[in-house]
Amino acid sequence: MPKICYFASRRWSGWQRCSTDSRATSEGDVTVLKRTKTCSEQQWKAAFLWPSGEDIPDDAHFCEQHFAPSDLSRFQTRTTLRRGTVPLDVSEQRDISFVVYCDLVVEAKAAALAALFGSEHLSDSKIWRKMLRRLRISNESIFSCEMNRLHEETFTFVSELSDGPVELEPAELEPAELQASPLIPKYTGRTLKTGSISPFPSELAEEATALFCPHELELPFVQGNISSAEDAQKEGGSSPVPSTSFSPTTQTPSSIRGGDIAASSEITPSPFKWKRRSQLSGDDSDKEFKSDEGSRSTSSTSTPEKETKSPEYFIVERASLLRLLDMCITCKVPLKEVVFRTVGSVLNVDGWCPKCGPHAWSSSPKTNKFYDLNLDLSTSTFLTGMNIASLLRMGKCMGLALPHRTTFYRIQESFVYDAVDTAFATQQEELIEELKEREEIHLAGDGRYSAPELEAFHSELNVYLPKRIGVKKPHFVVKAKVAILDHNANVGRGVDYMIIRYSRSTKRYRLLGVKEEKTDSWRQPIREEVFRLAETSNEPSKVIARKRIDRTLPRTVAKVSRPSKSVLLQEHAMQMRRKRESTLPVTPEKIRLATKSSLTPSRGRKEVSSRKVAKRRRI
DNA sequence: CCCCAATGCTCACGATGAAA
DNA sequence: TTTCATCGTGAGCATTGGGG
Repeated sequence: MPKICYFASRRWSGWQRCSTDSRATSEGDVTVLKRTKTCSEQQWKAAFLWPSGEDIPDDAHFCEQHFAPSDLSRFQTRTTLRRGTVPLDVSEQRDISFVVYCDLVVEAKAAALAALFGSEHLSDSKIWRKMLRRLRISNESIFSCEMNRLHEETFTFVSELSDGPVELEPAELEPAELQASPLIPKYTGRTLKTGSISPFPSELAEEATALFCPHELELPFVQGNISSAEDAQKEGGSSPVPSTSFSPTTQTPSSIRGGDIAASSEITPSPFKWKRRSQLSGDDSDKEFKSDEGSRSTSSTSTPEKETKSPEYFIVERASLLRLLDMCITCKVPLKEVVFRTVGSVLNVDGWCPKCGPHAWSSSPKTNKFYDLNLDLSTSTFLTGMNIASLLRMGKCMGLALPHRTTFYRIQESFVYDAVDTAFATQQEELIEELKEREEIHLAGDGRYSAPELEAFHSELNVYLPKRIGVKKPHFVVKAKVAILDHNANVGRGVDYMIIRYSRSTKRYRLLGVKEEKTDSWRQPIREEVFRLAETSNEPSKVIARKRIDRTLPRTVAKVSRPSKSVLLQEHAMQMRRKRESTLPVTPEKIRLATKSSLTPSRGRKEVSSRKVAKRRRI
């Protein structure tokens, strides 16, 4: 049973050092770092209302930055989510980060709840009482279970808070909360140590299980990969299969396309198996870097798979390609009636061979009605966090044929999201299994453990989920999952080589370690899964993924009914006509006055005008 | 020839930051 | 506060191609 250290504080730069100093109060198996501020209620509420499989509500307004109430009202009207508007609760163990709100283990939640209950400075908080009440109503079973583990004094305290005199206006509570009967659970806790934080019983902790991710319920059952993964687990025991057991680079979509899925799954029993870099390196981890500065180490970064990997696609100039396609591929006879057609990124050539007859050639084969090129492009852009609009701009600039952006989104929604979900679920299961075997777990429930790894994770999020981009809720979750997959697959990399850097703060030269190159292995199984899903798909992509979303603006935003476009066009035309007439000099008197004013302008007006021009030029 | 699905294309909407 | 540029997304229609 691992010892759990729970970091109950929000962002504070000293927490990393505080893990061992006097700020940490140890109570049995649980170590709690006292919070310094009382502004984490919203995050806690978010973390505990949603971990049990409930979907994130549309009006989610919990955020990292603790927005003011005026901001919250703005968030409630949003239909798309951005970074910071939903809690990405990250629990960390210095080298592991994963989403907590869907996969928090029970013992971790127990520790967090105990820490919450013991927050003395929240006793007078109105919001805290409201939160406790809502938490109790929404998660009665968890609430009662945790209550019974509390010290009697704390038990009474929490009971009064959540049940006692509710100092809330009825308008602040949901109807269900108003109807909830004031229930003070019977104290059945055993004798516990004094103090506000109570350790949870070890016999209960042994039954700790991971909560289900809400998205697992929606996951399509992947027969081939899941079953083969389970078989691999049975055969190999509890030890996870190293990622080197599958060969993502050798199994190309073409091999899957060959139809021998069963055979390919035998070769790669668990395509979603992953392993952190530090564990992959094994005994070689001691050889962190070469002593020669500037000389890049090839032992750690260059792998056999990298050497044998050859590109699958090439960019060919139009004229060079057309010269090749003028003749029949088999008999080398010039074709007749050659027609070149481009469909998105694919070039199709139809013609007539005097010897062979009808001739057809395509630059990309198909996987069950989908062009492989489109599938690969859509998958790769999503898994690398690439902006589709930027890619299309690049294609337009250099004349590169690319599929329409709608095609990108449709393929991503139809197949890539499901593949990412599967890979994410597999990785989370392995992570939790690994956590259970550890002696000590450090949890930072709301992602406030200010470790360098967390900063790295936020950096990953910025790649896959820029704050400027707003996406719908399910898309937000999938993008975050990609960031987590990437982070977990690359965290714990060793130092490849050292470079010399000058520090302005210390005014000294120092050595700076450059980490090993990031691995791409986690993307390949997802890519293969996309092709597999496309091959087994029987429904049109629109039916699979597209969900009708109510686009009517809420009354809080649009307080008037929407006029027709023709009405707005009439108003616009009338407004323009009025503007034109007002600026038109119609009488000679007006022309004379205008000429006079232009000849003798006031000094002030001239200066203002020139300043404006100068400002525009500067910009 | 008809049907179905993928794809292309257009329009519209929601949302943001930055600038006016 | 409004406007503009930009991005992501949804819906609808037209086109194209394959299969029955």
